[in-house]
Amino acid sequence: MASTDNKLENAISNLKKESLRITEPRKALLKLLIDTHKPLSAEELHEALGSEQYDLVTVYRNLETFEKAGIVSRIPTESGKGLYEMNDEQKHYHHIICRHCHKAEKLDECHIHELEEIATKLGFSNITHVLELYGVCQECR
Amino acid sequence: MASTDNKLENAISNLKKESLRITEPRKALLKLLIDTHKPLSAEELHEALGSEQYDLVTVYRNLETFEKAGIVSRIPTESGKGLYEMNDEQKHYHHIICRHCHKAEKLDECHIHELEEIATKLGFSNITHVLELYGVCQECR
DNA sequence: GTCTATGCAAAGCTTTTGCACCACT
DNA sequence: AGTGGTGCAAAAGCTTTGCATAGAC
Repeated sequence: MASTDNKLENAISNLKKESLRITEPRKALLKLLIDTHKPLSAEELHEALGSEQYDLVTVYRNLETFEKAGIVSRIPTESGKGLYEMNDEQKHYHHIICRHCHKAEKLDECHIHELEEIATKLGFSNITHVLELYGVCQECR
Repeated sequence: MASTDNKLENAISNLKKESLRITEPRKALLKLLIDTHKPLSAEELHEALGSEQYDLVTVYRNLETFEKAGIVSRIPTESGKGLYEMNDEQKHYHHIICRHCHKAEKLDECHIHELEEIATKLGFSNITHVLELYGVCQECR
């Protein structure tokens, strides 16, 4: 299992590959994303960084940048608010996410492939899917 | 297969069951939802009703009312915007939705049950799920 | 007549954009 | 030095709320 530092180095080298600059806010945000083991909103990330440290806009812009670079993914929620988390290499999975605290567990199985095939036969291309379960975790009940 | 009128009567009797009033905007919105065979945003529904006819706020409020009454469901999309469509009785399904025109096809298979069981074992309750596929339909390509 | 639904205006919340300045490379 | 990132301010987009009036029952 890769340490926090390894993951950070890895993410940083991804940025370099795309000629993106390594700045203080980016390092701080990546480190936070790596250390936090649940999806967080831009606002939550901003707060966790110490709200006055960096601008919320910078957090949004960097999350977008990271997403395009394949470093993080954005999870759209029931409410429309986005949650962000580090991408776990190639692995494809989904979550069960607590509506209250955003605690999340990963769910390995994904049987969406068959559905994607059906969608392809229906004439759709560029297919992606959103699959997330929502519930209330034990602590929040 | 139930006719438009039957479906409308059915929806109206659902409203009555909940002591909700049968108003012009509600009838028009229900009729539109029944006749339109793809999920639409509040804004799109408002426009389709003739933007000046009823207020957009009324559309929002009634969609929320209908959702609580189990008459329509709200589909959260990748972008966070919500789409609405009539509930198809007890049947559970998902969609493949065109990112551009919102054309949608229903997908019958749903293997989420296993995932919900896993989530339950993880201590989550009140579990719901969001599963939608997104793509670009033939016409929009 | 009562109480709910509507319209209008305004605010709320998340996210995006413009622009001047700063700093990574 | 040059390009790309940041902060601040402002706007944009979708949705919700407050309040007085109109309308369903």
